[in-house]
Amino acid sequence: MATIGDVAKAAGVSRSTVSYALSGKRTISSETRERIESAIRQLGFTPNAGARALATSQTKVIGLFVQFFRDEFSPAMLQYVLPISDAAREAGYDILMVTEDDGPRALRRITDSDMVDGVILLNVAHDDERVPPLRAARQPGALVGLPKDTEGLDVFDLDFGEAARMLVDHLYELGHREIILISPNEHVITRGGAYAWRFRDAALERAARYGLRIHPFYGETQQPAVTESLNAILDQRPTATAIIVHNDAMIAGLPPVLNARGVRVPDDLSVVGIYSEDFGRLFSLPYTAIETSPDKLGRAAVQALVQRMQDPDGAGAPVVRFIAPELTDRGSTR
Amino acid sequence: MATIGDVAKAAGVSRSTVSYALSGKRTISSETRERIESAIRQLGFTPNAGARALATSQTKVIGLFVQFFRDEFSPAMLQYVLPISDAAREAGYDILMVTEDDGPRALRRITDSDMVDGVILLNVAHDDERVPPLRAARQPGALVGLPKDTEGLDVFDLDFGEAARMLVDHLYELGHREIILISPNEHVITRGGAYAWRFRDAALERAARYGLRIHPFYGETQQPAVTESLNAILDQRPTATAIIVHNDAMIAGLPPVLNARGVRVPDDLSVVGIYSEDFGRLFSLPYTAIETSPDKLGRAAVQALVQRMQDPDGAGAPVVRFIAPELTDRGSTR
DNA sequence: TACGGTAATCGAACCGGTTCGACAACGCAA
DNA sequence: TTGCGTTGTCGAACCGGTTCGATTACCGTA
Repeated sequence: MATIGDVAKAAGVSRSTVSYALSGKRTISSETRERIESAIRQLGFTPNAGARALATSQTKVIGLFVQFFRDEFSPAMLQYVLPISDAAREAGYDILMVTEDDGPRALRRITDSDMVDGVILLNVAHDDERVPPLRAARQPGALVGLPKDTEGLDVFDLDFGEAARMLVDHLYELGHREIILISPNEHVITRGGAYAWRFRDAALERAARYGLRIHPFYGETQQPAVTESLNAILDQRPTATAIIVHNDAMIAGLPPVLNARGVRVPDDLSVVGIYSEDFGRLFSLPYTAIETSPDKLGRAAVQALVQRMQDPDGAGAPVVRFIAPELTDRGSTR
Repeated sequence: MATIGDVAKAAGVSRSTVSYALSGKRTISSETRERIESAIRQLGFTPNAGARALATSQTKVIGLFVQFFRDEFSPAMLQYVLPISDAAREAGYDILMVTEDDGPRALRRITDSDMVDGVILLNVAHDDERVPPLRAARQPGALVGLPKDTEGLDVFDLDFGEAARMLVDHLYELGHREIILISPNEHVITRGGAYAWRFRDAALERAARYGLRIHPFYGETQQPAVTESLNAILDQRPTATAIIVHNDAMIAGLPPVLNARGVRVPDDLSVVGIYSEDFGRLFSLPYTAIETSPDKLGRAAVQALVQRMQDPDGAGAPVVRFIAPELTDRGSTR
């Protein structure tokens, strides 16, 4: 492969001149620039990333740390990864995707060896073990998901509390007075997925305030447990007139269950959920729902991170930003 | 951050000695080694990846090029990505994931700048534009999916022809004489997803050989078109006793359609498909199917690539390997 | 005509590792 | 006592970029 030295020789100039022609950081005469450019084209020169990283202390790579749990629903993750990858590329960064089980170790390995300029953590838990080592790293970090201690990091998440209140309000206003609430799998909560109890607590609190009866359940994540669980819940609360589902697997499994039971939506039961548009399309879900906007969250994280990588000091204090939930009415309530 | 020079100073040795202690490429006395190791621990030294890459011409990173099409079913892709990421890590490599729309450009950018030691292409089309630039790259490449010209590259794919024959045989032996065949979306075929027509042609050929009637259709990829299309197909061929579905979206949409029509499986209709176990679990699909084994394919690609990266000459001629399809009987035929 | 300012370029140092050749110290055999 | 092979370590060069300070040529102005 051609090096900058080869280009310099071919163009009859010094290496530094080629570098300046490339970066534009000093003025270069147009004749020289043309000679250099033609040499570059002829030799097919592309700067070596490692050498550039060494010289500039910049890799132009973002580390994306993804965590997959057996008790969560995996296809949803892709909806965060793709927009992040796209947004990063638009800003001139590539994505080093790390899926290692031992998150903290992987994080240290990558940041200590300076493989990346910044880090995005996906699916952050309340007590996420990756957060302390990220805070200790030289590189800035952005999180998708809310940990208990956000100091020093930009954090982005859906406002799950507000989402829950919107759904309860929606049902209450329609006259419902007895509601089923299905949360994520119990493991998710004990493990610390904060979104689970933020949503749940807010829903319960709001329901209590209105004096309406609400029956909380935990859902399953895999078939056939999902179907069994849904049937058990519906059997146990036959008088409920509405159901709020905050669980991807459970809501994806709901249509056939209701169908088999002869329950019509919304005539017999009002159904609301919280999931992304793409997810709903994937499973043909016809329910009114809060849009979780994984693309917005991912892009916001990239944007904040890029700013901080490019101007570590000028970027201001870290932010915790909750994006506002939006209700998409698909006519599954009345 | 501590450099190798800082470690050398702290241990009272030269930089090269530290390097040799780290790599073990020359003998180092045990006292010196201990001094060095303690210095490393105290200073928290981790070698700089860029500098190491520059010196060794090795990045220990694999470029993973993923292509998403609107007319394909996205969640399936994750099933390839995760095992590849895991296998790479086990072999000491990290994953640079590239999802850029302009695949050929991205490929050149990454390989020319020496950001990776090798490349894996996912979802390779018959006439994939990424293949020529990959062949021209310095780095070795492995493909998942069969292009028309495989020269110089390791290629891994499911034996779709054999898969189709197995399914036709299976149905024929059970006595079926009129079969519906649903292929991927027509766009997939015209765009060049070779697996689509490899499966289709083999199925038609086999059916012809047995003299059984087979009705080929193209499927849809998004609701509500999927449901409409399924209904139209079933309306059009009411006398068919079996159906072969080679289309993720169509088979995921099949259960509710059959249910709504009151068609019982396998009593009224025998159903077979071709999809991965994980995919089937995700959508609770109860059908006898050929397992597509994305994990096996991904891991095989990584393995071959690693070998070729570590011993470019000794790895022998490139291979095209078809993995043997396996039928999982879930009792949806009779 | 001397002088200061600007434009264009060069050379050298540096980033942080790895690796090659040299060399000192030592034990052992001739 | 000389010579040789081993072991352990060092210094220097190198990988391929970027960047700083210096230098030259040229311009307009005093």
